[in-house]
Amino acid sequence: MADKEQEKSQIEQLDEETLFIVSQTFKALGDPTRIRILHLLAHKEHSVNEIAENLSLLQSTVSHQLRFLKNLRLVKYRREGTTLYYSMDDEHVMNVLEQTIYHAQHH
Amino acid sequence: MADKEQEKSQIEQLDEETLFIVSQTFKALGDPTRIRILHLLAHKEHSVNEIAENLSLLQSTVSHQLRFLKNLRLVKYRREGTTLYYSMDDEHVMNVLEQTIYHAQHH
DNA sequence: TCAATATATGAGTATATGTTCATATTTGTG
DNA sequence: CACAAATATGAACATATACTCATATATTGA
Repeated sequence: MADKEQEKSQIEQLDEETLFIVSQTFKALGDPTRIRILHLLAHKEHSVNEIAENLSLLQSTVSHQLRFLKNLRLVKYRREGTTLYYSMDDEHVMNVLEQTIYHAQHH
Repeated sequence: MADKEQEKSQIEQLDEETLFIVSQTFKALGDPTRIRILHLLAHKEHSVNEIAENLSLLQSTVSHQLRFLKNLRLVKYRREGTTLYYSMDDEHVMNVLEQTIYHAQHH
């Protein structure tokens, strides 16, 4: 049937937008530095300097990666004086990440 | 306490191997071509040529990407004459992918 | 307003990645 | 064994990515 054909093609064929969103999301999780940052933020918020010190990264590196993650709305921040506290902003993605970390650690 | 410190650091700090596995896995899912291939294989096995035709890709491109996915054990194949039928080989990763596609499509 | 602190940004560089083209390899068949 | 069909492979190229350095911006307090 025509309906069945159409339904099937909607399931199998991915539209450009979906493809873009999904690939961008996984690209964000595909870099060790960003994984470490997100994993750190999984527990609680941290300032940029805290993240840099905790992970032994340059402040600039952290800031660049946070901008990347912020553009994808995976993190957000709140200001306190000159300090910006970053925290996670996408529960689904964080679940996927933590789930995959767990999976990798348990062989 | 020392135990608590150690426990905490084990949770927060990711060892090199875990970091490598997780980032490799997400890198695999971070490319539109590989997403399309895996999504096609989510339903049923396909030969290399079938994949190429179905997705309008060069045979060489598909073959290169399948090698990539095979190295990470995300796909496997069975032979039938000169034809190789590829199928998925990692349920966890396929779940993560399909789940994220669904999430992206439902805005 | 000046100095100090925290963070952001842009340019430059080195490396990684994905695709294409040409060709090699493998398997089955007459 | 020669040929065809299916797939794999390597080199070359263009682009994307991540990091570093230097510097800019923003906020606070004296």
